[in-house]
Amino acid sequence: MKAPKSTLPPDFYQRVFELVRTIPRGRVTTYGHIARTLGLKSSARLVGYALTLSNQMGFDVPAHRVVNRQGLLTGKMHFGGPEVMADLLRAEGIEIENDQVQDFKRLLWDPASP
DNA sequence: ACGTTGACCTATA
DNA sequence: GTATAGGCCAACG
Repeated sequence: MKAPKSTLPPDFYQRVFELVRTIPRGRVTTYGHIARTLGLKSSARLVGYALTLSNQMGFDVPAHRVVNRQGLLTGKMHFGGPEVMADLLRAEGIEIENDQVQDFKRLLWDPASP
């Protein structure tokens, strides 16, 4: 059977964009969940890198809805401003305190479990 | 070509 | 519950 376990699919970036776009407004998810959904159980860093490219390229991807496992806005510095990410999340009704999502576990949204 | 960096995660103590 | 260490893979210098 086929199982050429490619380390990284060529459509990996596009895959991440599509999945992030499915995140509902007012909800957040983590890099690990996205990586697992795409099959990259270990390589959540690649997910972050993909989102970085999306921001640099100006893709319409709500990357501000993606945070790390702790619910911390680790990539706030890549949004062109340290307060941009927090402001975007606040605009969606999410409370941010010290670059950290409040009620993170409650707002957490699983891409494979809507 | 080699070494380092990076929007991370899981496991162990 | 927190703290530390290791792994993971791709892109950049």
